[in-house]
Amino acid sequence: MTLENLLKGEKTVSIYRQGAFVDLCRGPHIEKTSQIKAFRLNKLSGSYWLGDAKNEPLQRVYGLCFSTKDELVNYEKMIEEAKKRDHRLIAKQQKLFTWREEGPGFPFMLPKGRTLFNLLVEYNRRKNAARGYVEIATPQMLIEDLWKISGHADYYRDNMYFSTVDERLYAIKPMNCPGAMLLYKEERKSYREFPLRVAEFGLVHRHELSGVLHGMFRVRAFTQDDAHVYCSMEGLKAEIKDIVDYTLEVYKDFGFNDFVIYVSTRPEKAIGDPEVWERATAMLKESLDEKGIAYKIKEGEGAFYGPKIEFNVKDCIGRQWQLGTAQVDFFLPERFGLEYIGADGANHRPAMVHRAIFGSLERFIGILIEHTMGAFPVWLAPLQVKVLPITDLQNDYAKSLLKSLIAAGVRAEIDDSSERVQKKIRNAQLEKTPYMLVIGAREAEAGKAAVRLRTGIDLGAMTLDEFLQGLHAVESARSNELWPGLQDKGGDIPAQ
RNA sequence: GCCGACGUAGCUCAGUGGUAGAGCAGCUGAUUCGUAAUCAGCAGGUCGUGAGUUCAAUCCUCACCGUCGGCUCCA
Repeated sequence: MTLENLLKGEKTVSIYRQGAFVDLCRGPHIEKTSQIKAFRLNKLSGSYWLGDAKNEPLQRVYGLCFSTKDELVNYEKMIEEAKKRDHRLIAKQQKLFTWREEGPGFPFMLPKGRTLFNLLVEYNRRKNAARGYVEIATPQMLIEDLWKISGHADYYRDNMYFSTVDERLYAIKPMNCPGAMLLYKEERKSYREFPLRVAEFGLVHRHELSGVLHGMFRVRAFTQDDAHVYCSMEGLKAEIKDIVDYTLEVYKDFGFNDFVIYVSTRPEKAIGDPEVWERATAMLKESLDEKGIAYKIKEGEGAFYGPKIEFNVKDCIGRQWQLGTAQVDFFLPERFGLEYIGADGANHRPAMVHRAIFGSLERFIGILIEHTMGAFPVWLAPLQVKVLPITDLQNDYAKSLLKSLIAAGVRAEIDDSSERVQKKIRNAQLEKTPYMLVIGAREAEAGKAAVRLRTGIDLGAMTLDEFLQGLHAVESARSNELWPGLQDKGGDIPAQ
């Protein structure tokens, strides 16, 4: 690659100069290096001439610079803060999930992590049902031909897992849609059934490049809170609006109140008629416009089969995470020959929207961990209560209390080791257990429990009923508070 | 996949060309204690895997696997 063919077809070339340094660059550059008051070289990576792996490798050195030293210090503090929230470390401390060499990129869910996962599914199922969704499940692997029809085998072959059984080639599903298409065709559909909202908690496998794996944020197997919504062209916009409402409602339940929304348009590698793309993209924009929701455009970032709305949230330290998407798809219905009978008695092609709100449940769990620093709100805490007898004279009473808690649907454990309460509290605290029920002779005698919150607040002795009332109140409100009337953001745990 | 670093007990880490150690966790015993670590003892590792160099490799070399930080990618 030479400068000559690099510049082929370019009409304008920009050159920047800093003292003796002259750079051919798209820019912009700062005027003079004296404007930089603080800098740090912080990253090193391999790169390629023009970003193409076929070209010669280069070393790239990254630096940060700021106009004041304070800004640099603040930035570095933020990085430190982010490190303390690393979901991989917190998951290890709280025994949520783990990784093994035997399955690189495949999460192993431990009991507490699976509890959290199940709570998300439970939450989602209830919401789906209330919004008129039905739920299906499609097979984990389907014959390769199906993936040729859907286009996935052409576009993502290198990222798919295959298996040959009985001399037939099967692909492990990287997406749920083709299976869903088959189920749509199971029976003839009528316009009277529309909008048809079909959800699936689909476990998909995608062979991601080894270098991109990163905790729960980038895995090779994950569960989508997927859904396919089928409707008429006329009904499409209403469905998109419904999905937007639904999505934002969910994020608020999890304490994400700051959203950034993007509309991603047609990529270079796409199937279908550009005109259809244009219409679908316009429809997405109109839906957001009509709801008065601000959005930005990501040019060429859509999926190969359709444009999408991407929902990003900001966490409590300002980082942005992409969660859900809503994607219009006119192509799969066509490729699979989906039809419905309209009011006119004729066959029509339905419009379809793919949507996911959490996106990947595994990834969402990772984001939740970093957002809350592992101090989950009561309704999501895999362990809500730790019962702590002070001496083993209280063990029997403490165990009966534990039994009552569990019977009342509370996620509770007991620490009846022969350690001192200080140690038991410390351990429960490090696991960020919302409630510690300290049981001494006084409580056992009075049939009560001394309630300590993980924030260090001691609520004093109360009866089981009083405790359950408070717990259930904050739980059912999906509150960030630990106790009714107490201001507690859940994240302000004293440093260990 | 690419660039770079790393891989020692369940976890966090120390250490050496002559086959390894601590703290925590675990187990046993003692202690029975009031809101962030009680004491003692025991047990625990073919030093990621394979090959090479060497009288001798956990240590040096190479390959592979995995992890971490970036790049690229993320239907």
